[in-house]
Amino acid sequence: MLFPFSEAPRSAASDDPGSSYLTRKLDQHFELGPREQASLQRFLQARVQTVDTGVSIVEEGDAPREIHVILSGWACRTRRASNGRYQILAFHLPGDVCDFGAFAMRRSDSSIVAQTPLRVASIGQAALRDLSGSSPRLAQAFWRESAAAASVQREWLVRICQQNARQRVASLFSELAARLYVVGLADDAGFALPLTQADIGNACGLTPEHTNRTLRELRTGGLVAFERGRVEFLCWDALIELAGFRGDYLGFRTLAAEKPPAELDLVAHML
Amino acid sequence: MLFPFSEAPRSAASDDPGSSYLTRKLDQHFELGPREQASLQRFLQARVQTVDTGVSIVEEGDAPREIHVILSGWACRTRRASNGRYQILAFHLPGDVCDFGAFAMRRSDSSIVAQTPLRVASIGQAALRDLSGSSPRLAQAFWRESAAAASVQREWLVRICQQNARQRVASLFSELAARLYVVGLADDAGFALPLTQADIGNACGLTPEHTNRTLRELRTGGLVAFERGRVEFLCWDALIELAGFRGDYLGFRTLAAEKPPAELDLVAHML
DNA sequence: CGTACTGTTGATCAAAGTCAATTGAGGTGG
DNA sequence: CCACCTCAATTGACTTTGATCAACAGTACG
Repeated sequence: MLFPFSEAPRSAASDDPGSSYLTRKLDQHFELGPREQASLQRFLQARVQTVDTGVSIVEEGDAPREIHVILSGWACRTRRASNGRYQILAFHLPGDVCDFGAFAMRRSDSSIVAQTPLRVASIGQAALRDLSGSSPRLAQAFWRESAAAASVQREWLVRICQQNARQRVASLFSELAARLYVVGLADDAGFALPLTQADIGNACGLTPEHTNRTLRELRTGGLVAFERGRVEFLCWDALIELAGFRGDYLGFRTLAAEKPPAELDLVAHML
Repeated sequence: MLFPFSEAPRSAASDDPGSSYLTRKLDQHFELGPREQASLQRFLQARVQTVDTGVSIVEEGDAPREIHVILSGWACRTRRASNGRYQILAFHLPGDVCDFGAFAMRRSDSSIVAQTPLRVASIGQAALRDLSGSSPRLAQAFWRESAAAASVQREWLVRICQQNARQRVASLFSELAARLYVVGLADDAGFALPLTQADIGNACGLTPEHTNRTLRELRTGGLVAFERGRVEFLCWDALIELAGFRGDYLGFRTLAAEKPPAELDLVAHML
């Protein structure tokens, strides 16, 4: 079956060794049975590799050979612009499925570069076909991830076209917080952000210098602090107020839930 | 079969009454046999509707009910930003498949609004499943369209982050020219562009006033003229030079062809 | 004919970019 | 352990692009 999307109740998060981040995200939407969990395990563990910081797992222009799931670490998607500079197009966080539709294109339109030491699972075309054949649920889940990523991509355009520097950084931080929160890598205090100020600026369409000043404004303004590779929330309410952040475009269930779980303090503010 | 992508030789363009634009695009990549052509016909003709200018075929926040193929006319995808303004995220041209992955999401993250009188084919979830079941080739083709749209979406970000006003407009015009050219709606002289200056500006992250001045610069500079709803190329070479335009991100075969057909003068310059 | 867009122009302003230096922190080799 | 190197962060001075504000003109249409 190809297009059988429907809702399913939410299961408690499991903690599989190799795919816990992904499982946590998928639990947002899909009750994965033990067979599917095992199936997912198997497919992810088949081809796991470690990648050093700065190394590409996909190179712009290459023919797509496989898709990837980030098991741990950060990666970012970049494209070389006509002026020779690189543009950061997206961040791929633990649990993210990168490039689900890659096999549909002759060539990759962008690179994926490890931003930290990375553990990635690679899934070839044949394996992906097997996976979707053996578990339509997983295919659905992957597809949903892909659709959510497209929605995030669009939000990045809105961010750059409609917001000023402070708002851009604030909304990027909010987005990352929400996405990391879902996989347990952010809490109400903050999260680790393995990027330079220049990277943050690039993703927001700002120069490094201006990013620096913007970050200072946010810090002295008592909103967020980015220091030593960590984002610390100083006043979450003020942050999402400035960012105009609503998490709905991320497609998470909890962010649009009827009855948000009590412990999700951070998330509750995103509604 | 879900993921069986492969290359196929190119067929001559056919001129089916209802789906000629789409067929023309798909011919870029897939040799569609008569059975598939007929199948496509059938699915597209099942639910065709006419939509007036300004009317939405998809509303942000709605649950996705169907995906759409633009049979004729222009539409644009918009999202409401936190500041209350609308942002144009994409243009949907004749032959475009809108929102292939829509069923994967609970809610639409953006609206699709008719920019001209529109003829659209609607395909529900069940019909889409049938279509992909009866013709994997068509599913592949739709998927490729979807992946190409994602690539275009990324290019819009690069455009805004890396280019100045003149370059943005120039590269948008180049992109639209290439996409319209493939479906026969642009030639070496120009193409119809049913947008206001404000729309063009919005898509490029510019104010209407500045867009006006930018268009004048492009016109007096002898690059392109946008007048009375038409874009006229004054100097194509200078235009794509300024835009830094390379059509490869569009994923068209002819734009990356080894031996570009002789008659594709305009396209040849895009390499 | 008004009414309402759309396009056009001018004057002014501010946000962000650019250029140039300096500081700081982490890592390496002597 | 320290000198040294490199890269990231920081700060300042200055410039520029594009936004903003304010009219006004052309055009379309009921």
